Amino acid sequence: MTPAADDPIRVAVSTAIFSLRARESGDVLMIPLVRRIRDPHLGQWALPGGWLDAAEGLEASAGRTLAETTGLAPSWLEQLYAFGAVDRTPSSRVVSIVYWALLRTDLVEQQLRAAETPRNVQWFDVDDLPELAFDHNRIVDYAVWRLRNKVSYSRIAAALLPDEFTLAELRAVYETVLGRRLDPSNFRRLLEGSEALVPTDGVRTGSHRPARLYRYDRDADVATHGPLAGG
Amino acid sequence: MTPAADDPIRVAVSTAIFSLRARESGDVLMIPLVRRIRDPHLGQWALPGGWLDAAEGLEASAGRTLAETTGLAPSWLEQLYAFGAVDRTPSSRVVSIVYWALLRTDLVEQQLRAAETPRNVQWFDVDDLPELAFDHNRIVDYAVWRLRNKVSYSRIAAALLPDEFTLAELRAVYETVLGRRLDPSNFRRLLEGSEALVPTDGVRTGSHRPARLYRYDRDADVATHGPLAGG
DNA sequence: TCAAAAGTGTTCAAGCTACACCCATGC
DNA sequence: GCATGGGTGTAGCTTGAACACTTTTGA
Repeated sequence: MTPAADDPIRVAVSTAIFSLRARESGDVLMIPLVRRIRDPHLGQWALPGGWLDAAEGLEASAGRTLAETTGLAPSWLEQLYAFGAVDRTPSSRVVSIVYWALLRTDLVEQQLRAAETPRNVQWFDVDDLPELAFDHNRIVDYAVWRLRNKVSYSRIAAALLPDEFTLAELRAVYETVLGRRLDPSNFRRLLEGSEALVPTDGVRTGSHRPARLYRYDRDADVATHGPLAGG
Repeated sequence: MTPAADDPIRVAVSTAIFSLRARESGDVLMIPLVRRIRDPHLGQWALPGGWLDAAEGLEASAGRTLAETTGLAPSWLEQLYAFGAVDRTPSSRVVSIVYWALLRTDLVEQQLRAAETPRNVQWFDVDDLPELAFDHNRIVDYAVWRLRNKVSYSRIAAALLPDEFTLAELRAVYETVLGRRLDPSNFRRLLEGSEALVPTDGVRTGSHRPARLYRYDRDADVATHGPLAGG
């Protein structure tokens, strides 16, 4: 963190990665944070991230640093914002390119087991965060806002589920992310009119009437980014 | 542009600044570009910008580099995206934090005169751009997309006009930016229901019936950025 | 057969679009 | 007065919220 005189600005890449995790109160929108093991803000929780490598792209860097610090691999990754206020880090100028990401619920536990999660990673309810290092509270707030926003006008929510899902499962994701109940019938009609949502042959059999499984047509674009594709 | 070995990543800040300028065919959405005076891409047109200074914020840097290269001061400024692909610049790693901006139509000529515009600045129709340096064509495309997008859901368009304007003037801005005609009556009703738009005492007297002047309440937020205020 | 979730139909209100029409001013 | 842009009224369509209702399964 001590800058060389001829290297005054450093570029970091961090990622706010969301997933849904089961709690007593039902599914909760959560985010993994990493405990800082050096100054500044030693011991505080911070977004996973690291320094940008000169030979890697921004998105690749987000994926790498996320994997190195948490062992997680996102099912959706998108740039959030570049934070570069002069005073956001003490005694060193850091510009942080921040990404936000989604991780399929069915892969969370699996990846956590596989990577035997570092002891200094912990998941937090996004609505109940501690005081984070640097300006990371503000960053997470913004990421949550963007997620909630995008869920309401795109089909990004499906990135939190496996390829095939029932409408009730998808609706549960919407409800958890948006924090409000949705009418099942209206939800169904809204999505069924979306072309890209295609019914499969399978059904999810459970405690009651089986529910049809759906998947999204991969070709139709998930959530347009305008004329942008990669970073 | 030749990097020192111990300074592998450099941070640049560029700005795509839009204004409306009168042409034979009516007002046109235009953008100023700067002719490069050094390699790489010597002689090609590029977005105004420069290197981030270690002691200035990102937004401040956008304003400064814009002023230094073009003599213009934006009436609206907002971050667009961070571009950082490894191959976007030859033999040097540059991460560009790109801003997009609006300049009030009544200030364009005024600022151009005051600053006696550098000879290597030229305005281009955004729908008729030459081949630009680096990945700047892609960047401008994205900026135009964001502008058009934001115009349709926010009141950002007013940033292209003076504080007071008639509804017809504002509608003309919308029509130029969006590239399609809007119904005057519906446009009026849509905006009059917006609370933040307040009629003034003045009228614009011209060739026919005088039109009421309006202004936007500065307190009501122009175009919400979520929980974000500055960079 | 009953509870519960899947899935369908219907109504109502709000918002948007299209367009007919009146108003005020300069010439 | 009359052409022109300023400004109002209104009917029809679309969208979406609310909610009653039918269907299909497990127990």
